[in-house]
Amino acid sequence: MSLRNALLVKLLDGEATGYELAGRFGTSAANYWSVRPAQLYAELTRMEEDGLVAAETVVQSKRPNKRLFSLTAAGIGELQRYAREPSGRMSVKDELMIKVAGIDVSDRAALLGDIARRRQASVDMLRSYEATRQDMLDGRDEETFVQTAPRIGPYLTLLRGIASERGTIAWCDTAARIIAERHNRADTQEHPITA
Amino acid sequence: MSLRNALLVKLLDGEATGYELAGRFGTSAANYWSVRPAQLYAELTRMEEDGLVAAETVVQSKRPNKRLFSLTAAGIGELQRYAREPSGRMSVKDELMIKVAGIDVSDRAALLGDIARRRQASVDMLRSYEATRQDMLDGRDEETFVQTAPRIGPYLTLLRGIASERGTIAWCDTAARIIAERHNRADTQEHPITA
DNA sequence: GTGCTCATGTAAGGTGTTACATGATTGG
DNA sequence: CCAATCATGTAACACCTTACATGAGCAC
Repeated sequence: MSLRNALLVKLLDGEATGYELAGRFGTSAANYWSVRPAQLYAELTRMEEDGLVAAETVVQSKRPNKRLFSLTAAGIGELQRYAREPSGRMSVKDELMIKVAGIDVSDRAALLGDIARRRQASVDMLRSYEATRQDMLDGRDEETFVQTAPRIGPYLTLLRGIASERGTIAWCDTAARIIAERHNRADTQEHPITA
Repeated sequence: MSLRNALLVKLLDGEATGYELAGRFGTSAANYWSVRPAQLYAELTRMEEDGLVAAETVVQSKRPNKRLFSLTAAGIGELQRYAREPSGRMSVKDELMIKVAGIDVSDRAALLGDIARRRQASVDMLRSYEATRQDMLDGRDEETFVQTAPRIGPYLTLLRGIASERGTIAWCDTAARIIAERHNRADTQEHPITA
């Protein structure tokens, strides 16, 4: 039931519609959890039934009506209970790595393109994370922020995201370099595995 | 159908039983894919039906019989076809980050314990990855290895794993430091959010 | 004699994805 | 005029996890 708790945490940032929550996952939680809207609306309905969130329907004239969700005391209680359980391991699923692991039997050029796209996605994400960080710090240095801000949780996960995107960019560069190094040599000397 | 392809890639390392494949995922692919044995046996059976792998039953007297799986030409073809498709984004799911994002309403000490455990797990994994790297290099420097080894795919994904564990360890240290910094200050000045 | 490794699987349930369905407003 | 944004949901399917089931050998 991690999705539940991920939603509860996102609601600490303030009440939101399902649509807005989906957006919050896309921008600031993408480095540790992901959801599709379809799953999210279903889960929010169940959470309301269980009393973890309160939903208020806001009637709108120019747009479809929306449901604004907010945390209940029971919701915060559930989050606290969850936080006391030991965490499972991080789970990563990355198609690109499957393909790279098999590069010696596959199309090198296609994979280099894939790696370049991944790199660009990380550059964009990093830029966005760093802008968010500046917004949070709001001119203060980190020490001051850490000691005075109302919350540090989102800052800590943001640091994780920043480090992770930097790591991805560095890996993409290294991988592209190594693939090129081997390819140059391979013009004169062939490698056995070609299927 | 990424699991399929992850299994095909693992079979590039040589024929194996389902049990051995589960082990290969645990040790060297944990940083980009994960499987449970139950899922794996089911998928291997389907892959055999689809002709992507060949299964040979090995009768054993002292242990239950085993099924040794190996790649077929169709299996390698599928891997090559898959590698030409553009990759989806990496998906990460990390319970610890959900809890850390909510640290300002939760039990700080419990989370620090969780972070310490995560750090230790990464230290252990890093040690194991670095041993694997030395085995692969086998005394050669990286440049020589890259230009002469029969395969570089597993080396590239291993580098990713090493970078990722180092990143995790560094983040755990930073997070613990920041939490402590805030806590020391919090003895004299309280923060509003305690739910 | 306790627990780990090898070795395979089934059944049930939970989680996550894709496709479908609707439709006005806003910005370029 | 086309695309994106706001806003919600259902149905069907695919995928993954957990619990259960079995059982011998080997190391401490």
